[in-house]
Amino acid sequence: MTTDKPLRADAQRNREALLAKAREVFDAGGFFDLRFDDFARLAGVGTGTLYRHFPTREALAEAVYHEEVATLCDRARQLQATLPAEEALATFLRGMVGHMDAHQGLARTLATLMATGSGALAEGSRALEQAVTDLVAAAVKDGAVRDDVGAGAVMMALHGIGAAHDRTGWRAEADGVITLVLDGLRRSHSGDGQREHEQESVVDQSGVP
Amino acid sequence: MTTDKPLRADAQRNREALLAKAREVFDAGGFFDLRFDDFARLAGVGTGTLYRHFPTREALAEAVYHEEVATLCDRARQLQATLPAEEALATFLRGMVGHMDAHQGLARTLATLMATGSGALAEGSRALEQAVTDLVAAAVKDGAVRDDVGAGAVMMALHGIGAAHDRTGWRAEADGVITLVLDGLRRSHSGDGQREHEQESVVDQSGVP
DNA sequence: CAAAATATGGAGGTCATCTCCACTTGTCAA
DNA sequence: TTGACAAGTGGAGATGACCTCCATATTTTG
Repeated sequence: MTTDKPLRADAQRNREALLAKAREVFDAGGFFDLRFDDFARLAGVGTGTLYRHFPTREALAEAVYHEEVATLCDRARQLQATLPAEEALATFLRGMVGHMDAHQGLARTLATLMATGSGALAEGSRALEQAVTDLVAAAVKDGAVRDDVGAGAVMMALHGIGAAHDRTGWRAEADGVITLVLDGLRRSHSGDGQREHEQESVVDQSGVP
Repeated sequence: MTTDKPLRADAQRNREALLAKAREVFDAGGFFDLRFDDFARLAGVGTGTLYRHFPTREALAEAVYHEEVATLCDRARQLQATLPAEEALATFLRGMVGHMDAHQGLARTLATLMATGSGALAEGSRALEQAVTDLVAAAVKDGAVRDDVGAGAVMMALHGIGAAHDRTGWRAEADGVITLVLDGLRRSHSGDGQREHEQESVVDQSGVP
């Protein structure tokens, strides 16, 4: 898997150029306003070459996303190794927001791709999710965090933060979400019986037909 | 504004047919896989007619979204009038999840449109956000909910829930997010000093260049 | 009922996407 | 080094979705 067939020298060079340009365009946020053909020109290769390396827009995005996620995962592991579990989780989540803030164009692009449901990003997402899952699991084992809400919920919240990145006051609101998640995760306050499974069997209680 | 010029009888009929079909296709989730021209056929009108009534895909979506949001807002007001503030908020949020669950195709479609940043949905979103803002404000006034995290954060979380609707175990995770948000919002536990503004000045603490 | 106003629909123009293949570049054995 | 085979290139052009335009049809009004 991830079969690494030795790439020819020029092919390697072109691929690199494509990726570099892609990262650039991503960060600028213009990924979807740009004709795909023009993108090839921009990177200094022919359309054919572009399409051979990355058959679709999504494939290209996936490639960029991969590095991004790898870096993030490294950071997660590093935090987990050097900090108490709860603090590691908190720091990681706060860091994610900071990172998105510093790379808004990229955040927006990725969010769009996710929502578009391309599914090509699923693999990369899984890696990121695994990292979050580990952080949460460690915090649960420490007894610092409740065990009745999974890491998936945290992922959803992060997803929401990324997807909404164009709101005015994004940064403050994003920090707010993290605060809510973190406080919400903290082991339950005075054990009052707010049961979150009470609506298990209700399908649509909204009154809308 | 929203100038309502009397529409000719057949025009009205066609418009209705278009909207009806749109709702149907939305719910089925196939809104983006369908050629826009074919959609006209499907609704039994010519392409020209479709484009006159709804100049773009987004315009059509906006129309459907509008009704949806109106219903939701009504419900919010109704809850606010009949329940204690905190309970009204909780019930509304839980209800949102139930509603999305019952209309997954629609939820997915809307999430996609939001992320696509069309902006056409901004108006409808604002209405929904206003409703949430009111619910939160009431709960804050009651002293049941913290005042240092705005309603925008709640919107982001909802956004994430909608956007991620294709995850396996969506329902459980969505309920989890709501639980976190609700517990996180609850007036602060023992006043321990977890300050959520501490990273105000940090731009990128993720260590990624 | 006739004329004026309003709406229809689908044929065809426009433009982004992607394919295909004649040609260039890199690799390797002798 | 050289020649020959493999691997890669790039851009012209086919494809097909989106949208416009206008001759025709329907509604409304005087």
